[in-house]
Amino acid sequence: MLLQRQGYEGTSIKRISGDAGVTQGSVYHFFPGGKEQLAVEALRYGADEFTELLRSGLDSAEDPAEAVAACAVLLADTLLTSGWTDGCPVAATALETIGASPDIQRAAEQALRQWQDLLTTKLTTGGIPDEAAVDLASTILSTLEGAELLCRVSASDKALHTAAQHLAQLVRLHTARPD
Amino acid sequence: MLLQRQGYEGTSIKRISGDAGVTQGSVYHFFPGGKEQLAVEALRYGADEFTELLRSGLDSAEDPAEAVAACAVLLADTLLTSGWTDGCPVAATALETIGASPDIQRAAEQALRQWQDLLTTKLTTGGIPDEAAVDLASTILSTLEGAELLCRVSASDKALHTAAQHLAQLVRLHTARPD
DNA sequence: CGCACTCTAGAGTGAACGTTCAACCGGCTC
DNA sequence: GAGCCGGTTGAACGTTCACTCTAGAGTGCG
Repeated sequence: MLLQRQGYEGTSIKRISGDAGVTQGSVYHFFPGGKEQLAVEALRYGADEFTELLRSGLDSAEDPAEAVAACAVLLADTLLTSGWTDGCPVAATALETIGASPDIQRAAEQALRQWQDLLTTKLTTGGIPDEAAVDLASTILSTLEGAELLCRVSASDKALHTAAQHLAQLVRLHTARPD
Repeated sequence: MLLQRQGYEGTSIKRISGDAGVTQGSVYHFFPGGKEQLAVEALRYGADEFTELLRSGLDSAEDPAEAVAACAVLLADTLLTSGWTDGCPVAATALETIGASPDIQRAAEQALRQWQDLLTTKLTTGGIPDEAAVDLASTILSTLEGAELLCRVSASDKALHTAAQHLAQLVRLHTARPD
């Protein structure tokens, strides 16, 4: 998926079609809404893919703290092995289309909520009260997204591994004594 | 600064020059390196500006935990009052030029390190051991960047306020009993 | 075979892109 | 006044953009 690597504006239809092995005409046949519709559907697809990555991370441990840390490590590995290209499929496209394309922004918002909900349920089943779990899931997602940015910019997986430890500490803090 | 709002690819030289009240020719007189050089210098300028924002947040409290939370709240306020446009001046441009422009990536990396160093010194003067402070600063920066993304996409300052509380908890955890 | 339909092909559209350039301006020194 | 020079101007260049359009290949049905 080119959009997560180069963003929306930096990715041309010609390049997408060439990469997919089809002509531009075919692209417009399947996406009559043009580039914007293509981006929305690509975002949705990428969101589901990233959901699976998160799910496999969360399922790797019973303890929520360990599970969250596993997610961060899994993301770090995915980034590293892909040469710092395959990360969050939403961030780049979302950041540059905010305020310009409501459809894309809405798709990005749904993707983020989807991931937050996934984290929230893991936390609640781990014994964290509902409200605290929702907030915690928000911060976990924030940290993962931000740490990915740091990793990609510096071409190092350090930020994500550090984040993994700190997130585990934070979650453990809320499982021990919820406030 | 348009680059932080629309990213690198989405911002044209014509728009930049028009916004600055000069012609395109003048832009190329001052930035003979073209758009790439302009982006690099804009990133540097924006980085210093964001450093000042962080500094004012950090200076607002003696306690590192409170200071970090203040940064998040300050960022939230800045975003809100600017209509979700004026946030991190690096994220959008960095994300889409990774792997495409080494100069821009290097400038982005320096900006992030600049901010991390600022956070680190605040933490160490607050009594946190050097190594732990560096790691903690990394995660704090990650969380701030990610929470900003969430806020901008959802047009709500919730994620940053939530992050403020959690970051304060995390910092307090390390001031109380460093491991 | 003809017909209807889905999908592909790729040239063509006007607009916008980053960039270049010859001409020009106002203020400076001789 | 003559010559120069940092800075400005706006048109022009070639390229690429998102998108459209017409022609036709492939398939299933009668």
